[in-house]
Amino acid sequence: MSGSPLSGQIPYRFDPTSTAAAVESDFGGLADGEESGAVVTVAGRLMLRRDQGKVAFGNLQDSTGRVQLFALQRSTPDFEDFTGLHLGDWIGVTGEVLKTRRGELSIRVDSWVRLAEARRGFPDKWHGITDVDTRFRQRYVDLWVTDESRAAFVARSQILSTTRRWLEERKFLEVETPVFHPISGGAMARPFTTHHNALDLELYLRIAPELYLKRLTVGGFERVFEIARVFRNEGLSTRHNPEFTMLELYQAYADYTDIMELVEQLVSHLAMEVCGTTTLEYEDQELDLSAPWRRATLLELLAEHGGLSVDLDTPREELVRLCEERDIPVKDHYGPGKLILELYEKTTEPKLWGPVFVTDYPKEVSPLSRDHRDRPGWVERFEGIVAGRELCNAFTELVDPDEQRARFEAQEAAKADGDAEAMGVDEDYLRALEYGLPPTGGLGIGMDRLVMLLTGATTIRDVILFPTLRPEQ
RNA sequence: GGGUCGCUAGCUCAUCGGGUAGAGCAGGGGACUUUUAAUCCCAAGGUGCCGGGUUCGAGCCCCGGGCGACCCA
Repeated sequence: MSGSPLSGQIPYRFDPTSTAAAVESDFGGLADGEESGAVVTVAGRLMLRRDQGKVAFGNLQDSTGRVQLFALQRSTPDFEDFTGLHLGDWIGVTGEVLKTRRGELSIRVDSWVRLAEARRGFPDKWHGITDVDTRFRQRYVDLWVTDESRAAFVARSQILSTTRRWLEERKFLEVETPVFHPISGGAMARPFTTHHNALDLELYLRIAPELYLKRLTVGGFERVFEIARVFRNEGLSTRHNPEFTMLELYQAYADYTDIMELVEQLVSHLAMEVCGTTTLEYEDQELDLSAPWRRATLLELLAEHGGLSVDLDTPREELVRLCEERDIPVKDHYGPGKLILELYEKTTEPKLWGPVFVTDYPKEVSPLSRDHRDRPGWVERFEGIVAGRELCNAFTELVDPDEQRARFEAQEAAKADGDAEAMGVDEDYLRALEYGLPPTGGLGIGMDRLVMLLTGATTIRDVILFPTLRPEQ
């Protein structure tokens, strides 16, 4: 590292021996003014500098944190070039670790090299970026300037890897299924469409991996999961991004009560790993994620929070009247199940904080769930509501091919009635069921919302590195 | 889709009863041997989101559009 670092070539490689965090943990105990005798090499961005004539201080930031640099004219090579560095420049520094008289742990700059030039100025060193739109568009700047932003993405990575490990320990196999679907299915959502030229084929981007994963259960993979990027052609909001990440898993021989246990254990485990506790604060409200979570049926909750005692045998005119009183738009093809779900979503769901498993949904609105073992007209399905948001959706899977065909046909009819979110008939999936799907429990968790929960983020854009935005200009 | 607010220097923000824009930081020059958003001095930096209108004169008032934030449906 000789010559003039500013005019010299940028090196092709560099070998740091330590990091800001390691320096702090290894040498934090030095006394004020004490020199450690130990030499380290670190690399990162120069984020602050305080020139002081014949000495200069700088703050170097790397992926682990910040450490102060201490340069002296008499011992730092190319001292004038060092004080000419721009804020944001990447540099590599080698020197002895010491603590200044004022007690700041520092690396004395005994040699240094510039690793990259920041031609564009960094945002105000005190205020950072305040325009959230700029934060999303220039995430590469945001990650340096906004500590919470970097922390959220580190947490996201930790949540995904911990989830994988936890599932693998329970003998789940991670698989990858197609993103291109010839038939859109597995959820109720409007898909994106695309076209394959060689096959001259219209394809849909998946809205859920569900139907492929259950084919694998038919194929003998008894426990499978996929962390799937899915695509839904819907609006943007603080809780919605057109592409997002869903964990889906299927467990043979299990029913939805097994899945409830799995969810409460997985989520409380993740909270312990990421937050160190299962008692969180979210939006100034307390949230206790420790298992077990409350379980209550949709109808019980509708009575409790909505003050409505209705059921599938309530006369349709009565349900329609209750909807209209609450400004819920009613369509002609809505049956009692759909009307009850609408009433629940309008009157009850907003009042739930959770965690709570809302169990047993109307068959009419659940085309892939198995009939409830005791309650005709209902299915064995639940949603997990946590911090007032729908976190997951799960059911005892429908295994009967004839019943599945009837449900698909009802969906097809709804689609013909103008329901753009309805599914189509998937003949190959029916064929798979005809080969035999064992009793199976399935689950989908919105991983972005889970990350929001565990990082305290209030908008999904804070947990997606490059959220969908309108193009600039 | 509706409402409210915002858009001024690279970044963060000012200004005014309509009279042609100002500061901090960054960037440039200089001073300073232990700073912590270091400090001090000097110089430079602007198509005030875009397009119309009113006016002798518009960043400011009016109309239309764009982009964003928040709230509501």
